[in-house]
Amino acid sequence: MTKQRALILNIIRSGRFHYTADDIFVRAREDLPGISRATVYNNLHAMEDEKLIRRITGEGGPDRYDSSYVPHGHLICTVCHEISDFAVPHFGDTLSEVIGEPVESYELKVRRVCPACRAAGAV
Amino acid sequence: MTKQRALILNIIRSGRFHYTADDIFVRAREDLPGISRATVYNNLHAMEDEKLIRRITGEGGPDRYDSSYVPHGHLICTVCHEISDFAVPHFGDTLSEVIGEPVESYELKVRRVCPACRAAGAV
DNA sequence: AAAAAAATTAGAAAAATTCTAAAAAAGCGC
DNA sequence: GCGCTTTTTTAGAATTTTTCTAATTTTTTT
Repeated sequence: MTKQRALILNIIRSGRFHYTADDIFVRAREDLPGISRATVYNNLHAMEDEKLIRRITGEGGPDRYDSSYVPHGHLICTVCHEISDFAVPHFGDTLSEVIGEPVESYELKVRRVCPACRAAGAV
Repeated sequence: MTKQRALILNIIRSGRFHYTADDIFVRAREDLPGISRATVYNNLHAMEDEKLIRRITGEGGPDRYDSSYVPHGHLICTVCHEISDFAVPHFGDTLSEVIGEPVESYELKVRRVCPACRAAGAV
């Protein structure tokens, strides 16, 4: 594990948010000023392949990364666009049954207005 | 409804596939050689807002468009990347119950190896 | 038919990601 | 630790996808 990869993984795991590759690049440069964008992308892809992290394909925006590969759903606020997690236990098994084939992975994105935005009267 | 929009909608509805904006642009030029890329994007966005079509945010690749706004899941082959549909009746209601909030829409993408690729011995 | 509004066009621009070739770092057998 | 091989990183160009802009065309309204 190179120091670049360790740093990238640490950034993803330390925050409560789902960062974009650029967020991670900017943040990583604080610790390793010479780090290159390509390194960030290389490592994100490699760690995604190793199932260390999970990519969340955005809503028009750039992809974001999740510190957990454990399958779960993402709640996306249609007002402020914040992404949060929610658990869907055994959903993978249910899916395999429904489609009748082994499932490699799944992504479940649910759009709704988050409690904060609703409280703020956005809807 | 302009002739450009009618053509774009027709392309999306006529095929069995989920096309990218560029696929649609190339195909539309066969009938309307002067059509512009911007027109394709404008109309796709407008029709998405009107809930005439649905955008499928890709797997690294460009967005694709679905002729139906009715909620359903997408099966994505991890080998050939083809996208097909599958029904998940009442899933929206189930989701609302699980998260305890009204759901605007959802997107469920399931990755697995499609029957054709599996038969071809890709796995 | 004239005026106003909306949609389209061409191409520039922006945003996100990938590619490339050279340099640096890491791992390995001794 | 030393040389050799492999892997990773770097910098920046290139590519891909999407958005923006200003001028023109088309459509709608009056």
